[in-house]
Amino acid sequence: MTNLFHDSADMQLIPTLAQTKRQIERYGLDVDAQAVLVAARLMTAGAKLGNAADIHFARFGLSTGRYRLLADLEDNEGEELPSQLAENLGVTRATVTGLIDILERDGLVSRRSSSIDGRQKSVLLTELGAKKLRDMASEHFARLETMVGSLTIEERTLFLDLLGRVTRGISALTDE
Amino acid sequence: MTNLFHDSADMQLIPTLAQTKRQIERYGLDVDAQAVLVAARLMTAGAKLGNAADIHFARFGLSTGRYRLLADLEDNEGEELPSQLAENLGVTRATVTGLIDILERDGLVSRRSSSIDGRQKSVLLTELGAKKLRDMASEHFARLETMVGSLTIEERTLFLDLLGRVTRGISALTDE
DNA sequence: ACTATATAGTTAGGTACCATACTATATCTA
DNA sequence: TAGATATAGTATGGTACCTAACTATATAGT
Repeated sequence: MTNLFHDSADMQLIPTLAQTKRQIERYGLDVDAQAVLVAARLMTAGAKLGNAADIHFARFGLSTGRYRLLADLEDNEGEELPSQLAENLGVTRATVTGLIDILERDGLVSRRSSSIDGRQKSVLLTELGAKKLRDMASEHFARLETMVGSLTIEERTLFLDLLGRVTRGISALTDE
Repeated sequence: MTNLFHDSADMQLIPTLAQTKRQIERYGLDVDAQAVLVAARLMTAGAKLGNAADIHFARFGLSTGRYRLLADLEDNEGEELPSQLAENLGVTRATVTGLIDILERDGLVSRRSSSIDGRQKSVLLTELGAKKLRDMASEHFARLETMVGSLTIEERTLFLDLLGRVTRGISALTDE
């Protein structure tokens, strides 16, 4: 069964403002319901977007993580160390190992041991990998632009500012 | 190893504007780099928030999905059908089954077969489950509010509007 | 009433990512 | 230069969620 609900226009309504207000009032807390909604809906939106992105990238035989790795490689002259990739992508080295395993199996990247430092194994973008990026670029970016199409140029800048500030606040969840 | 990078203030900078511009120019595409950034950073932010939320909920022996299920149950007089829960949470029934399995094992919910429709098995919030929600409410909401604290009241409303519009556009990734 | 179809929930198997722990190599310290 | 420590990459095992297929029950068509 496919979860068609994800694609519906009502997705943004999870959770609802009324629901959030009831929850806050139930315990008599002094909290701004809009603030809670921002947190909750950003979580929902992020999850749904992550999901949709994986469906999108699956068209090209990739996942979100594998695409991002290829793109970062392309942005660094086609060669990087796994540890650099991990830092650039904001994931762990262990995750990068897994991504490379599949990309190498599919012939999109290759590994090469360093002659300078025996611990290092740099990752190279193959011609096939570069071709994959070239072939998908047009459709990929067109879809992203369509997705954000309902925002004006000014609203996009504004959204990035607000998103950045909320993002910096995420540590409030994990602190202490 | 813990991926401390996730907690850093630079998290929002993945990917960078310069990176995105290079990528678009490489293929000579006519796309707004800000639009691409909105998509890419929302994905990053959502993933990181989801991660942080799981760390947050783990303090209380819950995951994000299990908390949302309990909260939805509480908002529906403590009793719901798995299919209703799936719709309310925006996940599949299969996922709900898995969430209930663990919540039932931990004594926070229980299952009860319907006498009206033999296929249905409603889910009930137990007293222990209700207590869990009561006990965590204060800290939970306080953290959420702190997270969004850098946005003014007006900005929160604005952000929700913009986020909602981008969210509705997500189908552009999966269409056709 | 009997067959076909739809629905509720579960099971099975897959992907993505994480944290932890391990191996091999390099570097610092004394 | 020997031993301690740090670093690079990988293996292992776990969570969350998904899709697809399955079982049991209910409903509709003839």
